[in-house]
Amino acid sequence: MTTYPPVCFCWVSLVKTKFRTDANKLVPLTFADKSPRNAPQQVLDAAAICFMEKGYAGSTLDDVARHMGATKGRIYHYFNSKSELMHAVRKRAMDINFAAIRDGFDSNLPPAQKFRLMADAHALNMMAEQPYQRALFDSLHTHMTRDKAAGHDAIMDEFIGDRRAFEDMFREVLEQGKASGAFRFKTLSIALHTVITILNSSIYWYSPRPDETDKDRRQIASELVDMAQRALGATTP
Amino acid sequence: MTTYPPVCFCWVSLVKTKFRTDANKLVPLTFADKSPRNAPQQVLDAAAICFMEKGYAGSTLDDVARHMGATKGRIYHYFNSKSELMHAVRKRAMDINFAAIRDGFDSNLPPAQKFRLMADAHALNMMAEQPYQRALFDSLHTHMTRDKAAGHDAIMDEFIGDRRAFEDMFREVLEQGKASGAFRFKTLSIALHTVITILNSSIYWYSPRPDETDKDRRQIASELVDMAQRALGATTP
Amino acid sequence: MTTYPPVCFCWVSLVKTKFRTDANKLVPLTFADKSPRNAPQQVLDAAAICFMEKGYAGSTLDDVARHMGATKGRIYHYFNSKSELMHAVRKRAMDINFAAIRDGFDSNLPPAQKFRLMADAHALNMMAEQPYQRALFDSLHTHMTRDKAAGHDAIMDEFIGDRRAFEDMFREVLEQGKASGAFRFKTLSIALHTVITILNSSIYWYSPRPDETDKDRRQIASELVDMAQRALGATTP
Amino acid sequence: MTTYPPVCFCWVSLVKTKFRTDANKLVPLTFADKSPRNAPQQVLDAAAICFMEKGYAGSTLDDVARHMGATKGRIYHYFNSKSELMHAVRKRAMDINFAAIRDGFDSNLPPAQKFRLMADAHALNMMAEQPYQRALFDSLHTHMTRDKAAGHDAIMDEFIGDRRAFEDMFREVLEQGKASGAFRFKTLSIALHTVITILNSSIYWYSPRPDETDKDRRQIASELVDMAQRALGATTP
DNA sequence: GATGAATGAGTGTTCATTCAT
DNA sequence: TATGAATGAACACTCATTCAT
Repeated sequence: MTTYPPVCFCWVSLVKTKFRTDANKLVPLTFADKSPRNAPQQVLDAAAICFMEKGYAGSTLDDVARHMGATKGRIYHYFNSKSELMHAVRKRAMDINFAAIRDGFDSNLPPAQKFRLMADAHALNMMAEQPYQRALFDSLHTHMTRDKAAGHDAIMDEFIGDRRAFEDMFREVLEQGKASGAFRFKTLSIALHTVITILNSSIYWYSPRPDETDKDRRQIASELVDMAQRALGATTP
Repeated sequence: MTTYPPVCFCWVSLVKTKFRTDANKLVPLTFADKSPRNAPQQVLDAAAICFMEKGYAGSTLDDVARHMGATKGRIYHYFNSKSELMHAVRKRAMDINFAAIRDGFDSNLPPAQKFRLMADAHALNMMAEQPYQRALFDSLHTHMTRDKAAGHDAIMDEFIGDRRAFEDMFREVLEQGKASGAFRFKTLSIALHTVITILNSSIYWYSPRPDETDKDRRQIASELVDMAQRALGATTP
Repeated sequence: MTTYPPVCFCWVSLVKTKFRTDANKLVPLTFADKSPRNAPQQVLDAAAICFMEKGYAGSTLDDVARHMGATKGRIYHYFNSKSELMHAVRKRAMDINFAAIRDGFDSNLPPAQKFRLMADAHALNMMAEQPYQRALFDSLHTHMTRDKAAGHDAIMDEFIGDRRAFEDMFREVLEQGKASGAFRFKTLSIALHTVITILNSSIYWYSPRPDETDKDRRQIASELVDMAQRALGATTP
Repeated sequence: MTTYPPVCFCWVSLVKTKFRTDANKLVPLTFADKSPRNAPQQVLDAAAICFMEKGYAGSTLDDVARHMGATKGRIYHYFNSKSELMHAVRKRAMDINFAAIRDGFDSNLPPAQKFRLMADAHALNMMAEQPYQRALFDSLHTHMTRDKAAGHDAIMDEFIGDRRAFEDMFREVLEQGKASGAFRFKTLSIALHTVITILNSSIYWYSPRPDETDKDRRQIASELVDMAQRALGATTP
């Protein structure tokens, strides 16, 4: 029998992670590479965590700065505004997402196996980069209306285009799988979103633990992929 | 062949609903029952829509008031604070959720059929009450730290307990189904969250259309429930 | 013999007026009409004085608020931003300026007398509305580059157009005067600006005194107009 | 007939000079003498231009640095603070002003001719050193209250004394001219300020042109001096 | 001599909340 | 009941200044 310690029983329960901001006493993030060259990365990491925890609107730049053990000035030295910081977080999340499924997508395997590779990589990625993914997801579903900076819409459009491109990689595999008889779902768009939703789901309940191993994560990912495949009506599980 | 117009191709794309706030010119919500008795309900509806669109922290009480074609005074007449308003929205969403699956849960059907009834009702409910459900979901995953009102934690705890109770209704059915051989999933908690996630998923991509019928929604729900059942490894689809 | 007490001997000396902001202890402006209807006017008056004293960039909205014995909120209740407040001050100054010379300009007198009427009214106006005129003048010669609000340039263009229209009223009289032989200046544009400069000059050295009478101001104005007329080479002084 | 291209028709219009800061793309000042010995002078020149364009409070040290094609470090290498930089600009402007009228004042000519010499030199000086003069003028009429550096008031007092001394040189000539019958003005202080205002006026509307010659400037100056003399009621023009 | 990084005090702006009417 | 005015705390953002290199 397998146990899954890292699963917290929540669709609901507030996620309590080691990242949690406790307004006053806080252990700043620590980085192996503290060189200035790495500074913008540190800012992004801190921002991603804050945005995950409180959302974009609910996060203060002071919160982010406190996460770094620094002051707002450091943030503004690298990013011109809060929204630009958000864009950078979003961009990095997207880049990571593409990179994760690239290899699987480029493989010459039949649709079912190709899907498994991509889905597994994506599911693992969601856990490995939870803060960035939460921030990304949040920003996708929220209008940030106060953001009137010139070019904001253009940036969002480009970003939505990227998103679409990402989905299309899965869409293509699903179509091929249906054509080859490997999958038996009904409506493509619904199946697509359902599958991605399953693979994404851990960002809302996964919580890393001190004693956790890579194997634990792999097992969770594997189980999610199993369910996704079954949901698609995969003929050979 | 069936077509599903209301599905928008997004995990990603910003949801464009008829509710969208357009900062300046805005068609206030209209209610059949404009009696004072109904007033608090109007406030809740407007709040739910705003919270859905911009999140709790991103919404202004002026936004909410504007949605009603009124000013903040009306809100404060019925709710003592912004967070109390959020609590009320949350509570209503929870009440609706319980009511929706009640009948299915109380039926004496075998687990698979019982699940189908509950799941279908829940999936339809997500579409019917999208603003409330989005607001609920959002508040579940976001710390609202600035909310220092006394008793806030107690309220949240009670609310989290409710949430757990809701999940437990599905959990029970899943356990019974596994015991009876109707379902063949691996880890209960993961299967539970995955299934709920599937049923919830439409809140992020569903967008009602002018010419949409109830039948359209029922078909979407049905397809989602199909996938959920398959994901559970249902033996008799 | 006439004495001119209100004249302070400065091109240079910092103007010390009863308006001076003394950061901490300050007598707020008092208004005969304290009705809310008059509130925006009070804000404008306070702003004009602050802008006169410290310039636009050097004035804090807290300064302005302190002048009113209020807080920034009051300002933002009536004006959306600091720059919009400045625009309002500017507009009011311009309106006053036009109103002041209107009657003289519309009269059917010969150029020299018409000029005298207009110039006298303008010179008196400069003293009566010193804060507004200083704020106006300052804003004319300073780029407020940080002001990126949409439409800023359009507003400034309109305003510059108004300014031009104001000058043109004097320009017309000067041209007519030259044609009729009443004036004997050389270059129109230089004469025009010189004359307006003379009439404006008091905004930088005039300082009202407690015991001052209208007659005092009229004498100053009269003397300035005399010099302006002579500068124009008026044939009949 | 003479034309005066460099005159722009403004009491009002925003001055558009070759100096204008265009936030991003900017041609830094160029100096014939780029030796370190000349460095402080470059800083002063850049500062004068910025202060002219945006005022002291509205100018950033980054603006000044950008004008030099350098960073703030260079400024701080030569000046201890922003206000010290302003003082230096002011001082240089004053020194130039004294130097300009010195010869005329020391001459042994009768009052009218002596005035003409001084006035002409001053008027030319205003055009030649427009940025310094604008910065000076601005600082004379603006309280820079945030400037709490110790000794600030002492410095300003000394500076105001200098200003007074400068005015007194003209005052003396005017008095002598009135006594001798060469001038026929009414009140000394008003005449004095009016005349200086006339001579200064070009700093707000003069704008150098590429094809401009020294002769052009001399004509403008001459015309201004003519008007000043007539304003004084000079008996022999 | 000069730079880039970082800071902290301040400044414009927002917004939940109160209150007189 | 509902509104408009007003407040104050908090927040995004700026900028003079310092400092290690």
